[in-house]
Formats: sequence, structure tokens, C-alpha cells
Amino acid sequence: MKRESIPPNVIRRLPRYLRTLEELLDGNVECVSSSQLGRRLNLTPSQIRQDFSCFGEFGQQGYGYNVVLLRDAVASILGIGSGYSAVLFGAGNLGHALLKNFGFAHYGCRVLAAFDVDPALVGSSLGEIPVYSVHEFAGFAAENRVDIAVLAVPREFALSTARYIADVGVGAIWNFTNAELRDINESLLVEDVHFSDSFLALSYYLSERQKQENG
Amino acid sequence: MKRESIPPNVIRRLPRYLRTLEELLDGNVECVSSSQLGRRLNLTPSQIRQDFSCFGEFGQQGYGYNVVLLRDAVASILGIGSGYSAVLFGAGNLGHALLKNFGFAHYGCRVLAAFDVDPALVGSSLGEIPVYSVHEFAGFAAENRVDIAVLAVPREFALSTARYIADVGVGAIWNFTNAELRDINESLLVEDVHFSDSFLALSYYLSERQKQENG
DNA sequence: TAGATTGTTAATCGATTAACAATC
DNA sequence: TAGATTGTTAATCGATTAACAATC
Repeated sequence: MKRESIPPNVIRRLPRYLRTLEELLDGNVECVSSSQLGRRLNLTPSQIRQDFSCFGEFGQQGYGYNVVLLRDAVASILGIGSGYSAVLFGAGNLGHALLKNFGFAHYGCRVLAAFDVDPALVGSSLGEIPVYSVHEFAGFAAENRVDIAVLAVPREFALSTARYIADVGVGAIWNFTNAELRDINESLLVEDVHFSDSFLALSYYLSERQKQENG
Repeated sequence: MKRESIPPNVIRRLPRYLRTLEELLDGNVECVSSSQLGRRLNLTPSQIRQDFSCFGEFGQQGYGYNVVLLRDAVASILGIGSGYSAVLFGAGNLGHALLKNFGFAHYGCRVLAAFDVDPALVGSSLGEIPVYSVHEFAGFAAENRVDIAVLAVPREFALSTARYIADVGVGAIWNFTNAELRDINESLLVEDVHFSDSFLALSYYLSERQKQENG
């Protein structure tokens, strides 16, 4: 039974399904059952079937799920194949790392350009990606459709840069800074990558473990 | 009422509380109520009081929470101040970015050294941090207490490096690779930073929005 | 056909919210 | 004292799990 609005928890599990399915694909596995998937992902078979049933029927009784079909379905649900294009703000180490190591293309996203304020970088290029001055972005966006802005500038420029990005009409920001961008405007989609949230969770569990060990 | 085992959801909210409390502190706010916090974090006052009550009583009726006290309490719960030390594996762009921009020190964590296989990097240093050969790590760990290994190596070296780290006796890995490290050993703490999970969630919401706009 | 596994409905569990007495 | 806000208990809501008829 297809559902109208999907719980965020389900959305957050989809990328994990995708990853697992691609692993299976690499191993030339043709077919997978909800219990097999569950074992790999540490989820119950029930939950997996529930999750998929939010989007339709992808399995076959007595057999399981065809890995290729399910992978493609999950990828499509996640918007891979929508042909999104992105630009990078901030061509520092983090920006470099993302361009080099994060497979934008693998997720169906094309990176059109990078923007920075550093005159030493402007005019150069990162691999295939040209680096322009931030001030050129308004013009650039008028000529090119930009779906996603990747924000990897130093913290102190984060908010003003994000405002500029939103003003120019980009609808989604992948935010690697600590700045709070949700208030910029109603319709702006913001996805935060908060390193500190992750680090502090680790720190918490580490200190919990130490407490237990010390009595 | 202090609780024995804290729900993961609560743990994951603590860093957000910390961030907000430090913002308030920067604004010289002395006192904050659960409703004020709730407005900033988009949580109900009830939930905030429930969350804090897992750890003890930090407020005062009719007044609210003293920002300094609450910040310190949250920081302490999260293990800031435990004096953890970390090492970095992989001194590439991502490693650089983390050392330069992520405030390990701000979270009470000291970065002792970086390890890489690239002969061009080994022997150099990143800021104050010396870069050693990966093979030197066993010896290093014998001389220095290492609580956390930050794993920022290329994907193909991730699993073997992580095994090595665990063998040497480090108990926690902050994992920036796509490799699945949970199976390495029971007691190893692993905290994943999966860029792709975050990106794909954004991609999903973007495509949802477009579907709505197009009818 | 027998065995396996789906999709879905119902039951359980846990997390969020509401309510309120306690008290600063 | 009156007003405000906590900590906590109870109510609600949503998410996970279990069960099972349908069917490949």
C-alpha cells in the first residue's frame, strides 16, 4: 500500500538499503529476502517489508526481492536519476575532498562549478571543475540550472553566503558549516552535515563505556 | 529521575542542545526556559524537560535553566572534559580539513598525530601535528594512550586500516569511509559519517518537492 | 504440491506530548 | 503572595514487531 507522507526514519534508512543492495550487486547476488537484508542491516524483516511497502510492491512471495530491481527502485525513490546539478561554495580542503572523493556522479548529480573568494583559486580548476569568484554566481545561476549548493566555506562566511545562494534562487543547500540556515527562508531545503554531532555521540558512548569499566 | 539507559534519540539531541546553549552564552544570556529552548530547536518544552531529566535536575522552578550550568552539564555528559586523545589516519584533503576546521580542542580532544602511507607526507607535519608512517602506529600506541582513531583513508584501504587500528587496541573509530566496520570486533565503537546518507536524503526531499510542484 | 516469503493487518513497544503538583 | 516554570506522572501518538493469509 503506497503511502502519502513517508516517515523521516524510513527516508533515513533508504540510503542504507541502497548501499547494501549495491554491495550485493557487486557480489553478483540476484535475489535477497527481507530476512537476509535484515541480518546485514540489523533490522527486523518486518521493518524492511514495512519500509518498502511505503513505496509500492517490489518483492515476490516465496522468492524475495530481485536485487537489481530493488536497487533501481530505491535509487529512483531517492531522486538519483533526476539529473540534479550542484555547485560548490568554498574550494578549500573540504571542498577538494568532496569533489575528489564523494561520488556526486554516482548519485546522479553533476557538479558544474566551484566558487571561492580566494584570488589565488579563482580562475583555476579542481579536476574538471572551474573555480569562479563568488560574485560571479548570480550570473552563473542565470545561465545554468543549479539545484543544490554545497556549502563548505569557513564558518564566518557561512550565513551571508547562504543568504546570497538563496537570494539567487537555489532551492537546496547541503550544509557543512555550523551555521543555522533554516531561518533564511521557508522554502529553502537544508541538509546539515554536523561533524560535531557525530563526534560528540562517539565521545558520549566512549565515556559511558569507561564509566562501566571503572565500576 | 536519573535513568539507567538513555534512548539514542536523546543522545543525538544532546549535541544540538550544547550548540544552542553556546550560542546563548555568546549572546550573554544567563537563563533560559524549556519553552525558549524549544522554540530555537523546534522541540516541545516537554521533550526538553524529559530529555534533561534523564540525567538529573538542572533547572529551577519559576526561573528556568542557568545557561552556564546547563552547558557545562551537557558538555560533561557528552564526555567533553574526559581528556580524550585522537589520531588521524589519512592525511589527505579530508584529514587536513578536519584538523584545520573541526575544533577537536573545543570538544576536549587532543590530536596527537597523523598517519599516512604517502612517503611525501610521512615526516612532514600538519600545523602542529606530525605525520608518521602508518606502520609506526603500533609503536606509537604502545607509548601513547589513543582513545579515538579518525579514519579518513581512501575507501580501498579502509577495512584493512581499521582492522589494524582495532588490533593495536584502539577502542573507537570515527569513520569517514563507506566501509562497514561494525563486524571487526564486538567491543569496537564505530561512529560513521556517511556523506552519502545525508546527500541522498536531500536528494529525496528535493525530488519530493519537484513532484509536488509539477502536480 | 510443499516450502518460502511477501504485503498487510493487528499487537506491542517506545517516544513524544500534555497535564499538573511542587516550588522557586 | 502571585506568576512562572520545573520535574514527573499519565495520555497520546507513532514506529516497530509479530502474525498470517495470499501466492509465487
